[in-house]
Amino acid sequence: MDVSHLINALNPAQRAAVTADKPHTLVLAGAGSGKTRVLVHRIAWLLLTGQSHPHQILAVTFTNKAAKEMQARLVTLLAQPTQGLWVGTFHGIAHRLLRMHWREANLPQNFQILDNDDQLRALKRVIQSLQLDEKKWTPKQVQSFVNKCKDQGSRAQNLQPESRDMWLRQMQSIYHTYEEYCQRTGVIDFAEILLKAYELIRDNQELQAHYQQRFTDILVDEFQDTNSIQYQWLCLLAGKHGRLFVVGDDDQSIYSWRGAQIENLQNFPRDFPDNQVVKLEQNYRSTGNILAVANALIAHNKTRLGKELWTDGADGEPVFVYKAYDEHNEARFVAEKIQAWDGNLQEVAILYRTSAQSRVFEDALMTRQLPYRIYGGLRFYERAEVKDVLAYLRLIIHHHDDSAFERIINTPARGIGEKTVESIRAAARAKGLSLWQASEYLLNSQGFTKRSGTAVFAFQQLILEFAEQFQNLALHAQIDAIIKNSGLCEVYLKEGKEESQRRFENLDELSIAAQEFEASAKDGNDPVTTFLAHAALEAGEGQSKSVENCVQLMTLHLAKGLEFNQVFLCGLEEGLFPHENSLKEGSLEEERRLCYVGITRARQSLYLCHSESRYRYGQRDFSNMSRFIQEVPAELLEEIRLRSSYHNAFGNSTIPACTVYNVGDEVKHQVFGQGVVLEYEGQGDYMRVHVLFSEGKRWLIAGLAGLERV
DNA sequence: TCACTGTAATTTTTT
DNA sequence: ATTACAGTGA
Repeated sequence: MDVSHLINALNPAQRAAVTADKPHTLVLAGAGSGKTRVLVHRIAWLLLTGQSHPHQILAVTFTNKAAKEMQARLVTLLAQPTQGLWVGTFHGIAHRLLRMHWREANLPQNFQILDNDDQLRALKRVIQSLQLDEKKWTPKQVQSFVNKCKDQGSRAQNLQPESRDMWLRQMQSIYHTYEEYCQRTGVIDFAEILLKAYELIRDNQELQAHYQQRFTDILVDEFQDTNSIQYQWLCLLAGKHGRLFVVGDDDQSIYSWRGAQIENLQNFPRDFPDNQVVKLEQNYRSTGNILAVANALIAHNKTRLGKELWTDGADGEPVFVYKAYDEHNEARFVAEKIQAWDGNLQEVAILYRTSAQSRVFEDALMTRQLPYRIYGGLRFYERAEVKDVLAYLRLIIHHHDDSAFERIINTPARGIGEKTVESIRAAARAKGLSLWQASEYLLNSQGFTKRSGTAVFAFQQLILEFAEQFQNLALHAQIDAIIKNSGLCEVYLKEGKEESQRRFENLDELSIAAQEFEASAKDGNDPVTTFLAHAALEAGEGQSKSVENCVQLMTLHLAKGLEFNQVFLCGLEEGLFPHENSLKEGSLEEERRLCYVGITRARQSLYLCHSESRYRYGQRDFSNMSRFIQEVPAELLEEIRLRSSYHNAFGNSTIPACTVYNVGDEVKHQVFGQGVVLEYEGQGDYMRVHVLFSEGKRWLIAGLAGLERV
């Protein structure tokens, strides 16, 4: 078949990647170099040249968004639906395998997924059941331990602590008890999805042979983000004869803190001998000036495979650096630039290192009536009220789901206090029962006080009635019934707070989401289970209604994969970015990559902002310009200077700058009164002066804060 | 069960 | 400064 139309649209490097004929291909795809395009064209090429059938191809991504985009672009390119072709996230594909082969994976058919929050609660219970001190064995710490183990493929029984290593031995025992808890109550957490799917293929020879034979081509996006278990799972699925086509960028690896191993990419050529490496360095996104800055910065990293972006396009406007004197000034500068921006607001992004920085930008944009949207925060299916309703659904279909039981036994409050719940837990522990069974047992053996017995009985009746009533009810009708009859809705209506109103609306939205889910549901799987899995694996968007055409605010991590015409990279200060914690942990190179990611988001216009001071932890903090700005040759940057006099925080008086203050100088401040200079830093416009006033010491910025020499 | 109080921590986040 | 959370007392 003639595939020239497919190939001709590509540049030489892209073409080499798409038509690579070695069994294993590594595509080093720089930012904005057409990585998704290459993946999609590769699949199309495999199909159109007859090398593969759709059902022989597996394409894996990290996020649902990336998976959806790939799927959509594939359909467009092929001009037909892609039946039998598997495109999905690691978790999505692994979950699919586990649902198909639940028996072989030793899972109950209706197993449920624990999200991070559920997992944390479960671990907390486990720690308590082992009678451990929660201060010493904090659930958070245990959670990260367990997930790290699972990411590396270790079960509790595989750990081999030295006999003296009490810490590890204790962790092992918690991990082990948690494994039993999950097994007993039929739930799996996110890391477990991957681990179980890996073990399934590893230990079941029949399935292994089947899938190795089936998937002749495996394609992986964002390969630099794979962790150990994902890597092993890929190797296993590919087997001896499967072709691996992986795309990634070592310079954009920013998730090592959640287990990503950049080494997987760096070692690929060594691990898969018969391979081909293709570099995509031509950038179709940014101006020459922006790329020059990006290249100069990332060149400071030692451990990289090496790559330099270039463009056919124009140099564009210079990359600007703005020095603010505090975070409000930084925000004001950004907001004013955005006001003057001639274009769509959704093409403008404000990027920062920590979410706490967003507040000030919000204020500045709001006062100027510029619409904005902040990304991040709680997503729809993670909201407490939504999870409460889902927990009802879970408990109704599977009474032994202790996580769900704990969550709703007293939600809404029905007079079952901590003491009663603890007695149920104790009975469950003693008899090896689920909380549901333990409640029944205590009811039968008069184990409750009269009052709590009545309450627990009523709760069980409620769940049983739901179960009865739901036999032939559609999913959304079940959800409506839970909202109405569980008492959840009344509580919110009664409270009458603004918060409760929002929660109430979210429950309404849940019902609508369920209806939509049913309408688009495929195959004959149980809709309730499928919906619950959907809720866990695709937590949805943060905000229900997206405002049209608004400025985009997000952390640098969230910005990966996106692009904007105008980008403000803010808070470029030592200690904030690079973050002080990363300096301690020795992950400076990853911080630099994060900065590189931020820079390469910009198409036309890029501002690097930093502030001389900002409030951090309730204190005004002074810090130096980030080394990331200093690492870029000055000739690539253009500094935007403040006028030498301007309005200050205390009014509209114009203050002369460039006064020099010395230790011991008597000074006067328009608010704090008379004082003496204790020490100072810097010179000229931005001199920081530490002054002793009668009411205490204060750091001020000379010339800006209403300070005068007496 | 709720309200108050003291203490400690406070990067990044998908599935 | 802000917040979250455990502990205490009514």
